[in-house]
Amino acid sequence: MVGIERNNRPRRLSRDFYKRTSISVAPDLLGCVVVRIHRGTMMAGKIVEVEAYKQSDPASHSYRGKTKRNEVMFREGGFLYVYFTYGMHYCANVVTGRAGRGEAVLIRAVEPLVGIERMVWNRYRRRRIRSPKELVELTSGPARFCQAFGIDKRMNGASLLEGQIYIVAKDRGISFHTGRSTRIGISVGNEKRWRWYVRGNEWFSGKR
DNA sequence: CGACCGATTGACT
DNA sequence: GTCAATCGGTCGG
Repeated sequence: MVGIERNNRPRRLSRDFYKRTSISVAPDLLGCVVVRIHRGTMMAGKIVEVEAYKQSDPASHSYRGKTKRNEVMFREGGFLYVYFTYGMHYCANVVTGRAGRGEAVLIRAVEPLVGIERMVWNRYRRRRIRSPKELVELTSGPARFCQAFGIDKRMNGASLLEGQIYIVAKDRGISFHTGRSTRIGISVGNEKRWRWYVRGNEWFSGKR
């Protein structure tokens, strides 16, 4: 139903797709499907909320140049940049642009599609959710998405063109309305409207 | 070295 | 709405 099972060969997004600027790639990622193979189980989710970051942007980890932590962000597009924050959370970015640019797109929320039982276990260590709220909170938020999809620091630097995490193009013919706003949770660069989301989607809950 | 803080979340008033 | 949790990265001395 998602278009990933139907094709024998899933269409991973290409290097050329990722090598564009973060501000071009970010809105194009809406509606695309993140696929993760986690300990033999496939999970998939539709991307419904993203934010763009770039080196000239004071809110970006790449702002002060390349370091051990953000090295992946300076690679050519098509890698996963995972960082640890607030002493307990991971967040995942899609690296974009040409090598040395320091650009990336933060995945802020996905709509769960495949492997929901595994996501529930990863997030809550339970077999079942206890409320509709828990289903929405499963993957709505950058750290929630990472926890549900089993993404931690070991996934930092993973290639999206091969291996156990990748992104599949959206089905042609599917349409949806998108919105745009300022980014969430930053104290500088607040004026930039580099956040995009799928309007009306449950897993993008308005503010978040 | 010590101090501060964060691209967040969940619990609680 | 407020606020603590929790720790690696970063920066100043």
